[in-house]
Amino acid sequence: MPSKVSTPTSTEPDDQRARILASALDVLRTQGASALTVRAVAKGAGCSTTGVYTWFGGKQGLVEAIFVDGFHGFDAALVAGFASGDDLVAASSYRDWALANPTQYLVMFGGAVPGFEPSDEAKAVADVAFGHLVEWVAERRGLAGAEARHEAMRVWATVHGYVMLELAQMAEPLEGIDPEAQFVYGVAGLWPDPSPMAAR
Amino acid sequence: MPSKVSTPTSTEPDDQRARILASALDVLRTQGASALTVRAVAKGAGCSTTGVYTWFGGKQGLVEAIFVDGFHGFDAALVAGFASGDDLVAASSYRDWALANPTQYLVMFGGAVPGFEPSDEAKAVADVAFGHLVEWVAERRGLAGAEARHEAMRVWATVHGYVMLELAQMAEPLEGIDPEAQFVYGVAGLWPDPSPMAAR
DNA sequence: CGGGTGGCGTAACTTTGTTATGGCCGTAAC
DNA sequence: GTTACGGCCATAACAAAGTTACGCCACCCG
Repeated sequence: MPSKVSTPTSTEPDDQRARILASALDVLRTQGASALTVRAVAKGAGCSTTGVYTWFGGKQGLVEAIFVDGFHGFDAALVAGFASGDDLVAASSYRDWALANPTQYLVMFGGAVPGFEPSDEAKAVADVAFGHLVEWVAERRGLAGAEARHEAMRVWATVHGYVMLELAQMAEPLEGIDPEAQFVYGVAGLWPDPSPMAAR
Repeated sequence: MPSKVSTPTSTEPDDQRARILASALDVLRTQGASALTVRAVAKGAGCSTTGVYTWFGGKQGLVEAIFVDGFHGFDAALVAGFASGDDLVAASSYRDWALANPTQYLVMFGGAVPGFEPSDEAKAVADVAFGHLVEWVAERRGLAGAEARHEAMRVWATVHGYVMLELAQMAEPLEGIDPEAQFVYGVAGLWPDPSPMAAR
């Protein structure tokens, strides 16, 4: 009904789907999870609510797309951080991504959308990111097998814990100590050795 | 706007209020955050929806009461764990409480109710629990001041990270390694010394 | 005994997820 | 070239859920 009456012929078949997803991410970023309504997303994408059902099957499917999209970007940020060869830079890449996409991070990890449960397919995307972390920890510390996974889980849980507390605004009781300093302290404790690069 | 969490005059002022809160916790426990509706809570408490508005000012106030109630129970569990004098027991008290009250834990820490933001008063209740953790870490490790808070934050972030990942069902990619074993491994890493009780 | 106040049930309004209906347009079949 | 089909989408309605207006009723005060 608006101006876009022209070119219903889609030279780009994913045009509408991509617009809806972009609109959803925009709503999430600018107005928070509570404003993520099908109507608001559709309005931002220039279509009616039906479009969300055509391309995503409903709000659940839309949230799942947000989840998957988030893990792709998140994983890319992690891999880029790993490439730096510096433990603190890698951990900070994690934190920086989460702080730059806080609501999306909460959708991915915190259950910010009450009814949402990721499908096995979506969880597989998340596992890719964790797999990269395991690989990195294994190479970095010369570990393998169960020990590498244990250690990767420890790194993940610690970094995730700091980030979640910061996003929940629970990192503030420590007056005078900003969250970044807290984070750096905690990450440093993950690798007690001053220079843990002897591996490999 | 009148947002007055009222305490009307009555012979049993907390009767109705307590029933509503108990109903809300029951709904949360048995049906999850997505089923936490004013109507369902009111029905469980044997009153109409208006009761929730009379005693809590709306759903936000009800969630805030859940938040505060949760931190009271959570803090009590922590203090009991600290009293054991064993690091792992203390950490397990944390995890056990969270696993026994998963949805409430997510309301408290994960933003399971989209629009909810705890008031400063509610955050103060949360700070009490963190204060107890700081005291415990300070005494246990012989630390003080900023270092004690840094260390307490590290403990909290690590334990919280493991618990959140387990609640989000993200602790499963490590096939054959159950979440409890992962948790024990991570907590052991918090205290590198075999017996860190020389403090005091 | 009468008036007032406070708690609360009824019912409505509003928002939001979802779906039924129908129309438009491109493609394929003949 | 015409026709049927099917995918995409807007309109509009339905259902669930947060919120509020209204008014009743019980209890207290004078």
